[in-house]
Amino acid sequence: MTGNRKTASTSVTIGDIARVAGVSRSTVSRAFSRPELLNPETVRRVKAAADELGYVMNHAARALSTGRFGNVAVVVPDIANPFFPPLVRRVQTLADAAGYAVFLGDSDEIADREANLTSRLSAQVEGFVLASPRLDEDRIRELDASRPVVLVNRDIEGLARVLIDPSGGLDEAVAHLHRLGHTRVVYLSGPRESWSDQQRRAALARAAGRAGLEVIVQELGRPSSAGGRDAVGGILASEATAVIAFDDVVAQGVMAGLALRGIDVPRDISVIGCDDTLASGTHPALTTISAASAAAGDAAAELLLGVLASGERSDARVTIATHLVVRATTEAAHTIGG
Amino acid sequence: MTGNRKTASTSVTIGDIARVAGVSRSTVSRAFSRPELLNPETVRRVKAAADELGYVMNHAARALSTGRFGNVAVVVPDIANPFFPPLVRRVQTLADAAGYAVFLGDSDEIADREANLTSRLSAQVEGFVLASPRLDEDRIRELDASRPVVLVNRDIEGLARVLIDPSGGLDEAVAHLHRLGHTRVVYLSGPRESWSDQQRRAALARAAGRAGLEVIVQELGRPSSAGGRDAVGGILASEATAVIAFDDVVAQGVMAGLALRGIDVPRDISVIGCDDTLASGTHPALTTISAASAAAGDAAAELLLGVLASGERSDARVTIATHLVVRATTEAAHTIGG
DNA sequence: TTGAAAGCGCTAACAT
DNA sequence: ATGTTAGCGCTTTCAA
Repeated sequence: MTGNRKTASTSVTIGDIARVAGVSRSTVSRAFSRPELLNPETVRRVKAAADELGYVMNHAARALSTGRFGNVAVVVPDIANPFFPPLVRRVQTLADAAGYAVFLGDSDEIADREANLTSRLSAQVEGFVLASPRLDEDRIRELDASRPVVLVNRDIEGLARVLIDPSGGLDEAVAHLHRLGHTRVVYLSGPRESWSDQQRRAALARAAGRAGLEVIVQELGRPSSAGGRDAVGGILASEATAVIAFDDVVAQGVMAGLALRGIDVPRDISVIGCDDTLASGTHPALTTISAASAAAGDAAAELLLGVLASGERSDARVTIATHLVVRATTEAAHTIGG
Repeated sequence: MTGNRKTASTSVTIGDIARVAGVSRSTVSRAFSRPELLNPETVRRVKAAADELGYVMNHAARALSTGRFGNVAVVVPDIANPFFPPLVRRVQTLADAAGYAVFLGDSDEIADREANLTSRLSAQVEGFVLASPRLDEDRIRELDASRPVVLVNRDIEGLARVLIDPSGGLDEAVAHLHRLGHTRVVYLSGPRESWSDQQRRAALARAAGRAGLEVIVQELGRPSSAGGRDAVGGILASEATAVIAFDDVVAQGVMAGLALRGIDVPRDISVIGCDDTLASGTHPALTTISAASAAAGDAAAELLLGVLASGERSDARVTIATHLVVRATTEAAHTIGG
């Protein structure tokens, strides 16, 4: 025999419906995809036959024929990082409403895994949302050449992207620390490849420069609570009185590490996080920089769905502002010698 | 013209490779799917040509021909609920390693959305992981009849499922509270449709009965921090001295609400969460019942991939034990009249 | 070990 | 408004 002998056990095809409804297969096809071209009565008869037989579309066949899949993919470096779930959720919700199913890819922060995922997925999706991609620019452009991609927190000229701009929040954070009397702050960086980290680092340097605050950058690599905890030694050694962490998870780790050594926050040291993912659930409640990952998800989904609906590529650059959310971890005043 | 005029701009097909490698299309196909049938040298030449051209498989075409898609789906009630990301992550990782891409569905806790997702997805996946499904048993069985389903935290006879058994942790929690002198505890329930909630409720009732502890159940609906916060009034009215929350998120909300009213945890009241998703990042560090959602993800993925690999359905019932993780929120002793 | 040919279920140009 | 026909990219029998 040839081809596929036994697909899903007893799958009902367009041909079966055609037979039952007494029309051609094209007519059945049209009854589903372009019913306005058909006699309403014919459509009715076809749909009735379909229901009776329990017909379900074979998407693979349709995709093969049209080149369209009705799927999009969202890939993230780490779905367990609390920044991403709200984003993924909005993308999934909006995509679903527009009739798309969504693939999830988790690159585990590694660029090559991301490359594998995207190339594997590109064969069955209409487009991509790449959140904080670790891929190099060339590979991203290459991908975008075959399928529209929308970037989140990565700024590549000519591609659609939604960017969370940390400068607003960081300006406020620096002003806040300055007002409190701090003169030296350590920044616990995120992954080198992370656009977000580069932005935060640069924005912090600018703001600190203006305010006359000294910034010591401490490299951390993959952001994690454990990483934050282990960074405490270095922080203490620097004699800084405040720390700004790459994200809330790291900040939480720092606070845990500080607590382990009996160091009080905010009396002895101030801590500021980023992303506002841990809300007020830390001890003490964490001062942080908002990030609105859900808003980023909305924007990304709208961008992608817009491109898919219109067929026209976009190089929109939507930016999302941030601000400082002051909570308990920066309460105490640090006056010089205080 | 007929059929598809312009698929992905310049997609490389088997035919292109065949031309370059100077073999037939069947040979190219075999080089990928059954290389052991071919002369190793031929395989090498074909793969070289494929690499050179930048070939990527058209999964839709393969699926159409074989009836297999190479995709699985994981559907959750709320990806933003911290219980699920670690689970999803493990499923994604193991599925990827086995050559499957994964669809993510988020039902937003509503059964009909879940039904839509699963039926939409069943046309392009090999199988499902349904985490804490809100669907009724009939619809789940129906789905399982067409594609293998692995359930997480839902116990349906005859289906493959992985269950987190709360009784170990709850027994310990009750013993712990009893030892501390508590006599009345409120349980803040989760969604009614939730198997986990039913289990927790029942296990708690059993344990409390044995220990002579009074349990007051307070309905909460969708678990959220805000819900926990708003439940504080009722908790206080009940005059209970301890609360066990459906999950850590709710527990965190309770603590926030308590703090707002100036009520000290654990001096005035003890709080215990479930799932250990917030680690020690709360204030004070939350006593909780472990849940190991990552382990559940591993088990679910292994079950599903096993079924897909062997072609044999499974009705395995894997259970994951829990235990109490004591932290600061239950430190103080409540002796009668104390 | 390899090639030829048919067909998976669907869509779309073309004809009517 | 509907039927005819070819073909999307792949796998698989069958023949060599």
